[in-house]
Amino acid sequence: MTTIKDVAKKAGVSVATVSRFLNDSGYVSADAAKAVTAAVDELKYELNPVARSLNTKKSNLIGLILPDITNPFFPELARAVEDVALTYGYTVVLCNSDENPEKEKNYIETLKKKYIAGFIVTSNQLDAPHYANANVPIVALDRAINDKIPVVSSNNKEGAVIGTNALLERGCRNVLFLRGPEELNPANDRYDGFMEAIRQSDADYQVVTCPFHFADSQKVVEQALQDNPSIDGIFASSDVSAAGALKAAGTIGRQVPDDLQIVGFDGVAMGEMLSPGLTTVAQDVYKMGAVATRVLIKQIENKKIEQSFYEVPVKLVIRGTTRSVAE
Amino acid sequence: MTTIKDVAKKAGVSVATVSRFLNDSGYVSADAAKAVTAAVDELKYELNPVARSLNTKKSNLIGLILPDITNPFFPELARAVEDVALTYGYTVVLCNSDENPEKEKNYIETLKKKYIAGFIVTSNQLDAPHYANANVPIVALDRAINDKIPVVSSNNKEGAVIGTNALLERGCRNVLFLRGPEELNPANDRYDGFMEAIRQSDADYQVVTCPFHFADSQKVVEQALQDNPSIDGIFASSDVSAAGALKAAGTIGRQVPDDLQIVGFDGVAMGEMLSPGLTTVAQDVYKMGAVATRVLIKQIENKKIEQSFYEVPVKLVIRGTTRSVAE
DNA sequence: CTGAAAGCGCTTACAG
DNA sequence: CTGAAAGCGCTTACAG
Repeated sequence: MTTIKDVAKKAGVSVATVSRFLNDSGYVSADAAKAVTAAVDELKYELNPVARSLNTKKSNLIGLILPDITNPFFPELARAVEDVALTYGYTVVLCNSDENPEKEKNYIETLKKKYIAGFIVTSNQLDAPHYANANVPIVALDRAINDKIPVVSSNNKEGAVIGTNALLERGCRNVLFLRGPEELNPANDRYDGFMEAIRQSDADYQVVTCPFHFADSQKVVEQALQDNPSIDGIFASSDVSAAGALKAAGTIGRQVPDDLQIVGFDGVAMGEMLSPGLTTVAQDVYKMGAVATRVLIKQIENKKIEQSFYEVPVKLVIRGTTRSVAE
Repeated sequence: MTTIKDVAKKAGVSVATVSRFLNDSGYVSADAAKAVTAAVDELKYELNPVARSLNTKKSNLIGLILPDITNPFFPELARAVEDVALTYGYTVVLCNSDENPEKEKNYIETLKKKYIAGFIVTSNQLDAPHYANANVPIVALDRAINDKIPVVSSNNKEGAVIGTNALLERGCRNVLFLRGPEELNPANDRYDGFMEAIRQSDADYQVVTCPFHFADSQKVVEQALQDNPSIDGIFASSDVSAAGALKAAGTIGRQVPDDLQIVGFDGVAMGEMLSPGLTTVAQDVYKMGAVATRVLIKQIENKKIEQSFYEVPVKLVIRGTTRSVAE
C-alpha cells in the first residue's frame, strides 16, 4: 500500500505539503503542486480514509435508519439515498430499526463511534433524546417532526384531496375511507385531506381505521361492505390496504370498477400487477430519498440549507380500479 | 471522549495491558484484569473502532452487493443479512450494482480502503478480476459460482420439479414454461427441473424465454395463449412473471384456476395480494441471507467453513391460482 | 505477566 | 509557501 509518505518522498516535499495539497487547505506553491500531482499519479496513491477519519473525526458514511426495508415503501427510498450518496462520495449503512427505540439508539451510538457523517431517518421517535442530542446531522423522512431536524415528506394532504376527488368525479356517492394508524403523521395528513374534500361534496362517507396490512384491511373491508352495501367507493391510505380492499371486493362479489371503485395511496410497483390495476395517489419516493440525501449532505458540508421542510408533490395514477370520468 | 489512556491511568496499568485485556490477547494478571474492568465501567469506556481499524486493517463492516434493492427479491435478503450481522457486531453497507461491473469494482475498491471485513454478493461477474483478486472474504448468493467463493442458493431445480408436478397433479395437460434469462444460473436450474418433471409425464409443453418483468411477461403470455388456446397450465420461473401471466389470462378472458392454472416461483409478498392468490414455489430468502452471512462471518473470523455450497430448501405454497388436486 | 516505544496513515497548528 | 513534530486512539512486537 502506498502512503502519503511515499508520495512526499517521490515528490521531494514533506507529507504536510502533500496533505495540504490533497485537501486543498493552506498554501501550496505551483511547483510543489505539480510534483505532488505527478507523484500521486505515478504511485497511484489513494488516500486512506480510515487514517483520515481518525484525525478529522468525520467519515463519509451515511446511516439510513428505517423501520424495515421489507416494507414496500423503503427499497426505493434506499435506492435513492444510495444513488445520490454515491454521487457525492458517501457510502450508506443500512439500519432496520423495527421502530424500536433501543435499536435506533444502538445504531446511532455504534455509528457515531465510526464518525458517521449523518443520518437519514424514518422514525416516530424523533424527539427521543438519542436523536435530539445526537449532535450529528440528521434529516427526517416522512414521519415525525422535531424543530431542529429538517423533514422531507410527500404532500400527503393534497394527495388525499386528489384521491378523494378522483372517486367523487367518477360518481361515487358513498365513500369508505381506510384511515391509517393514528400515530403516523402522514396518515393523519391524508385523513385531513380526505375530510376536506368529502365535506366539499354532499356524498356520504365513513371512516374506518386499520393498519397498513393486507390481511387486516381485507377483513375490515369485507365487514364494511357487508354492513353497508351502498358503499360505491373506497379510498385506502396505502396501496397495501387498497390491495386488501380489492381482494375483499372480490370475495364479497362486488365488481370493480363497475360497482365499486378503489383508489390507493403510495404508488408501489405491486399496484400495476393487480387485476384490475390499482388507481392510486403515487408518492415520488425516489425523489423524497434524493432530496433528503442532498439536504443531509449540505448539512454535513456546512452549507446552509434554505428550509426545514421539503414537500414532494404527489400524482394521481389512473388504472383499472376506477372508471373513466363521465362528463 | 474517554480513551484507552484514561482507562490505563485510572486502572494504574499501561495502555498495552488495557489493550491486551480488551482484546483477550496475551497474558493479563487477575489483579490487572479487575482494575481494568473497574476503570472501564467507571469511565464508561468504549473502544474507538476507527483507531483499531487503522492498526488491524480490519473493520466490522460487511458490504452487501446486489443488483437493485428495488427488485422484490432483495429487501428480505438485505433484512436477513443485517439481522445476523448485527448479532455478530457487524454493520452492513448497501451497494446497488445494477449488474454493472464498473460499479461493483468501485464498491469493492472504496470499501477495501475502509478495511471492509467481507462481502456478500449477488452478481454474474463473479469471475471478474475484481472478485477473483479481491483478497477479502466473499460469499455469493444465488447467481454465479467461482471455485474459491462459497455459494448459498435455493434448491432451484427441485423447486421447479415440485412446481411442475403441482400443475401436473392438478390435471394440466399442456404446460407453458416461462423460462427466465439464460445467463442466470438459478433460472437455468429451474429450467432443468421443469424439463425433468415434464418429461416424466406425457403432457404437452412449451418453453418461452422472457425476462423477469411484469409487462414483458404479460405480453409474451397473451401471445402464447392466443396462439395456443389448449394451454391449461403456466409455470413461471418468477412471481413477477407469474403476475404478468395472471394479468394476461384476465385480458384474454381465461378463467384462473378453472380454465388455466398458474404457478410462480419466489414467494414474494405480492403473491398473496393478487386475485386469485398466487400458488408459488417459495424460496426462503431470509434464510439464504442468514446462512450467507453466517458463512461469511466464519470466514472473516478464520473459522473453517464446512462446505462451499449451501442449498436452502424451497416450499410449495398453494393459493388460488391452482385447483385442489383431484384424487 | 507488564510497560515503553514504535507504528497504523493521516491532519494540523506552529515556527520559520 | 513549507517542514518538523505532535497527535488522532489504538495494537503489537520486544525486552524485561
